[in-house]
Amino acid sequence: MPAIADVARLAGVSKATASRALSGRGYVAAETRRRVQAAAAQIGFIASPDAASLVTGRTKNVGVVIPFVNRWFFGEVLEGIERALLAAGYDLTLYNLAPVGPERDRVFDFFLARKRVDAVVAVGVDLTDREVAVIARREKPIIALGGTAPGAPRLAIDDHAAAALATEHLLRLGHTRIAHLAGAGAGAAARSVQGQRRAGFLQTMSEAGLAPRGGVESVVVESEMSLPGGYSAALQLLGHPGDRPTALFAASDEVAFGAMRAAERLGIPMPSDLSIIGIDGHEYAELFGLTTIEQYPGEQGRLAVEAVLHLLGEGDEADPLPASGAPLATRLVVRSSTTAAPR
Amino acid sequence: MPAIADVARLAGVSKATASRALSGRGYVAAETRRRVQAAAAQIGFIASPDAASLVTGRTKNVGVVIPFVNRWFFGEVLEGIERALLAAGYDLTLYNLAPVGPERDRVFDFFLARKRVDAVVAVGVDLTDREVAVIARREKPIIALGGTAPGAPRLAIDDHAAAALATEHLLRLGHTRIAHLAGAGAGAAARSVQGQRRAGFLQTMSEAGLAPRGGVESVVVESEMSLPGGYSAALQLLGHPGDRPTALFAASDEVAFGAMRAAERLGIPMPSDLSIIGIDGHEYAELFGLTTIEQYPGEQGRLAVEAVLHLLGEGDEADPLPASGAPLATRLVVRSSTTAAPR
DNA sequence: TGGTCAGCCGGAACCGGTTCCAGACTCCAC
DNA sequence: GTGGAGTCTGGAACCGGTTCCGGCTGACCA
Repeated sequence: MPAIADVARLAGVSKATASRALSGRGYVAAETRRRVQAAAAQIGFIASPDAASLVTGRTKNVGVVIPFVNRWFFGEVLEGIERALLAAGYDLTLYNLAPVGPERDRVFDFFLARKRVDAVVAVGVDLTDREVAVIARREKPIIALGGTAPGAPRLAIDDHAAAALATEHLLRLGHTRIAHLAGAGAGAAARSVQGQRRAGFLQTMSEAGLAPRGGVESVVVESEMSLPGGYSAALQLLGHPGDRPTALFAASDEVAFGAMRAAERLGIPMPSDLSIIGIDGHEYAELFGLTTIEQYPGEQGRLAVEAVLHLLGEGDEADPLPASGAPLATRLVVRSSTTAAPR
Repeated sequence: MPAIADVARLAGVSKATASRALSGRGYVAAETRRRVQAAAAQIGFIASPDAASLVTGRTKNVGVVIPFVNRWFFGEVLEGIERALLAAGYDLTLYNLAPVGPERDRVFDFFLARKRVDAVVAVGVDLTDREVAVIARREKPIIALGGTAPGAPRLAIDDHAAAALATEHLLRLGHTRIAHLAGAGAGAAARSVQGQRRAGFLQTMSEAGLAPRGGVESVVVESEMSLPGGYSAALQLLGHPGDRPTALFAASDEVAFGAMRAAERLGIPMPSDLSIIGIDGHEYAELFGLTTIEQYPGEQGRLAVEAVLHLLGEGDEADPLPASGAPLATRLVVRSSTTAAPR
C-alpha cells in the first residue's frame, strides 16, 4: 500500500508538502500541487483515515444508534441519514440497540466511549443521563431524532399535536366512540413518542367532552408498534360487539394495518362501521387507503445529519442550527379508511 | 482524554508493559497486570482504536454493503449481522448502496478503498470484477450473502431449488395455470436471485409438461420486489378474467402480499379461485396466512459474520469455513393461501 | 560453578499521516 | 537599501498505541 511518503518521493517534495497539497490546507504552489496530485494518482495513493484522525482528532465517522432497522420509520430514517452522510464524505457506524438490555450498556461503555465517531445520532431512543454523559465526556455532539437525550438538541415532530390532529379528524367526522391503539409503554413513559401520542389523544377527547367512562383502559389499548401488535390489540378491542368503538386511532401506520387486518377477520365492514387513522405516512398507506398523519423520516434523517455537520463545524459556521426547536413537518392525508360515523 | 502513557505512569510501568498488560499479549506478571488494570480503570482509560489499527493494520470494523435496509429480508440480515459483530467486539460500517448509480462507484473507489474496514460483507448485490478487485487489492476478505462476488465465498439459499419447491407445491395441488411474479431484472440477469427463481420456476413447469404457450411473457411478469410492485404486477396479470391463472408464485413474500391485495381489490376469492405462494418467511406471512418458502435472514447474517471472522483469523483457525458451499436452509410452510386447484 | 532458558520489563522504533516552526525567497512600500 | 508582509518549502515533532529487541533476574540442570 502506497503511503504519503511514497507520493512525496515520487513528486520530489517533502511529506509535509505532499500532505498540504493533497488536503488543500496551507500554502502550496499551484504547480507543486499538480505534481503531487499526479504522483498520488499514478501510484493509487489513498490516505489512511486512521492516521489522519489520530492527529486531527476527527474521524469523519458518525455513530447512529437505532432500536430497529426493520420498522418502516426507522428504516427510512436510516436510509436518509446514510445518504446524507455519504454525500458529506462521512462514514456511518451502526449500533442497532435493543431498547433495553445488557447490550445497551456495552454499546455505550465500550463502543461509543472510544474515539471512533465524531458525533452520535440517536434515533427513537430515550437516552439516560448517564448515557449522554458518557458521550459528552468525549466532547462529541449528540443529536436526538424522535427520542430524547437530556441536554442534547432534539429533532422531532410534535407527537402530541399530531395525535390531536388525528383525533380531531375523527371527531369532525362525527365519531364519539374512539379508541386509541397506543404504543407499548405509552402509559409509563410520558415523554416518549408513544406517551405523547397517547396524551394528545386523551387531551383532545377530554376537551371534546368525551372523557372516558370506566377509566382510560376502556379506550386505550397498548400494542407493540408493529403490524402483529396492532392486530392482536385490535382483536382484543373489537372482540366485544356490544360497545365497539366506531373509530380507531392507531399510534403508527403499521399498527393501523394490523387493526385493519383484525377488523377484516372479524367481519367488520370498513370504513362504514369502523374508521381507522394512523401516523407515519407509510409506504403502503396509499395502497391500503389508510388515512394518516404523514411524517417524512427520510427527510428527518437528512436534517439530523445537517445538524450534526453543523455542530462539527462543517459548512458555514454562521448558519443557525438548522430546524432547531421547531417541530418537524407533518400533514394529514385523508384516504378511504376514515368516513363519517354511522348513525 | 487519558492515554496509555498516563496509565503507565500511574501504575509505575512503561508504556510497553501497560500495553501488554491491557491487551493480554506477551509476558506480564500477574501482579503488574492487576496494577495496570486498576490504574486504567481509575482514570477511565479507553484505548483509541485508531492508534492501534495504525500499527496492527486491523480496524475491528467490517463494512456492510446492502442495497436496501427497508425491505424485510435486508433489514433482518442487517440486524443479524449487527448483533453478531457487536458480540465479537466489531463495529459495523454501513454502506447503503443503490443497485446502480454514481454513488456506487464512490463507495467502492473512495470509502471501501481506504483502510477503514477489515472485511466486507456484500448483501444482495452482484459485484463486478472491478469492484471485487478494489477490495482484494487491499487484501481484505469479501463475503457475498445472497448476491454474487466473483471469486469470493458466497452464502445463499439455492434460489433455483426454492423456486422449484414452490412451483411443485402448486403443481401437487393440481394447478396447471400458474404464473410467476418475478423480481425486476429476472430475465436479464440470469445469475441473480430473481433470475434463479425465475429459472427454477420455468424449468419445473416445463418438466411438468407445462411449457408456456404464447411465450414466457404470458406467465412471467416482472415486478419490483416490493408490496406495491407485486400489487401493480398482479393487477396487470389478473386483469383479464378469461385466461386468469389459478395460482401465483411470487418471487418474494412482499410481492405476494401485493398480489393478495390486488386479488382482493379485483374481487377474486382466495384461495378458492387463486392460490398464492411466496418466498421469504416474512414476519407477516403467518398473519396473512401466506404459504411460503421460509428462509432465515437473521441467521444468514450471523453465518456471514462467522465466515468473516474466520477469514480474519478470529476463533479457531482449524475450523473449516462455516457453511461454505452448502446452500443455506429453507423450508416450505403451508398456510391458507394455497389450496387445491378449482375444477 | 557455570550455562541455559523462561519470565518479565523498558527503551526505542514504528505505523501514516498533520502541523508547528524556521528558513528562504519574492515583492512592494518607504 | 531596509523592513515587512506574503508565499512556499522542508525538518522534526507529534498523535497513541504496538512490537522488536535487548537486558535483567532467578530457577533449573549438568
